[in-house]
Amino acid sequence: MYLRYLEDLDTRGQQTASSDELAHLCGTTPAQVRKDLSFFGSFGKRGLGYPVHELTAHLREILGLQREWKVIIIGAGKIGAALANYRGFRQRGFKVAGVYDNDPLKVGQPWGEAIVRRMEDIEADLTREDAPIAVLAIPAEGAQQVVDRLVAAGVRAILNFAPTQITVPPHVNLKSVNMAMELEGLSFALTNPGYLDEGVA
Amino acid sequence: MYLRYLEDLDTRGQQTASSDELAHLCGTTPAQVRKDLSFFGSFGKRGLGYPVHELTAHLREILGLQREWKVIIIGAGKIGAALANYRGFRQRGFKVAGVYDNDPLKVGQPWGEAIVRRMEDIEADLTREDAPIAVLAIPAEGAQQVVDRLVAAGVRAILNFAPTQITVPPHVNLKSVNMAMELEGLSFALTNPGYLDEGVA
DNA sequence: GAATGTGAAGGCTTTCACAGCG
DNA sequence: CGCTGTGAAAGCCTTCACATTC
Repeated sequence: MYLRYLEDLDTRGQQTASSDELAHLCGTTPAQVRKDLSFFGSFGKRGLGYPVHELTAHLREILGLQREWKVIIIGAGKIGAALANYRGFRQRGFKVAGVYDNDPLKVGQPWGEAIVRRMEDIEADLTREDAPIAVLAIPAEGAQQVVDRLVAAGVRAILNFAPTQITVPPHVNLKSVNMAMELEGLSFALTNPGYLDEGVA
Repeated sequence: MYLRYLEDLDTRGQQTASSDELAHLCGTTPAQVRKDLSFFGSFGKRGLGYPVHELTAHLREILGLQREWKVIIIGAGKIGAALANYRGFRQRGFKVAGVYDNDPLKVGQPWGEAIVRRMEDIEADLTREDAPIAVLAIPAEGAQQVVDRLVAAGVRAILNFAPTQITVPPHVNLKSVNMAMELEGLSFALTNPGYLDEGVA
């Protein structure tokens, strides 16, 4: 999050930014900003603030964004397309190395710069050119099964959009995004005003 | 999350579920399950577990899912389409009441059961038929401006997919999902093994 | 004077452990 | 006997406040 706003400031040519300024941009508190950044080092100058350009570079390195990450997308549907369309995706070094689908109608079709491939090809493709990150954009049914295959094939990180609980071994990183659950959270907040903090977020 | 798995169990005809079982399904701990549920009441029976069907109904009520929620989607792109396509979306009582876009090429085109409308129509449409939930699926530029208009028009909850920080007044509920940031989190985890817990999630 | 870096305090969440009930 | 509900303990994260540095 800090990186996003620091990049903006850097583009605009701003030299330094205080924890106060960053906090306002990110919707946090100055103390939080300082604690967060201090976890990785002492980047600021007392009396001045943080050097924007330098800190940007530091954060990019910490996040591992200097290199290019190859990403395979499982499920040639709308979610995968949304990700691939998103400028920031490629801009930040994520490159779609392949798209896979079970639907024979979709297999072979062009999809951005790639061509949709058969689900069965995953294993073979991954031995040839390994893609450590996979985006799972398929229905809940069978998602775990696909994940098991991905893990066996050497995938080390998975971004899951399937609305179901996924289990992976300890060496694999998993993040899940569940859009329906987000909406249900809003339904709850609207139904029970006062239970939750409202406001800036 | 509990609701999702309880519904599954209910469909399969299971009568009761222990906190142990729910914890395994959801990837939590039994104590967590009990604390969470106890916040809303005493739904379980000691020695037996929780009555699946009854608890399902309770949770639906707590979440405010008995009624139908009208949702407007801002931005007739891939993300909105992915949401509208998703079965669970409608199944859980969320109904797309309108889709809006700035692009003249998209305005007037059919979009699911709706027709894409002009962004300028939002205010007029909302006075006629108010939609308390809005999904923001547009680029970061101008997102805050659109949000301000939505809020002024009476929208009370916003699900934001624009990759930028949004501010709303205290009476409006906001949730943000940032796909690029999720991937960057995976990049971090792959780059710095050991900083984060890995494994089941 | 201005703003960071950081121990200490405070607050929140999770886990423990067990009494109590079916 | 099995499993919930829940105070108490432990752990984690945020906020405070101030010495420190530029």
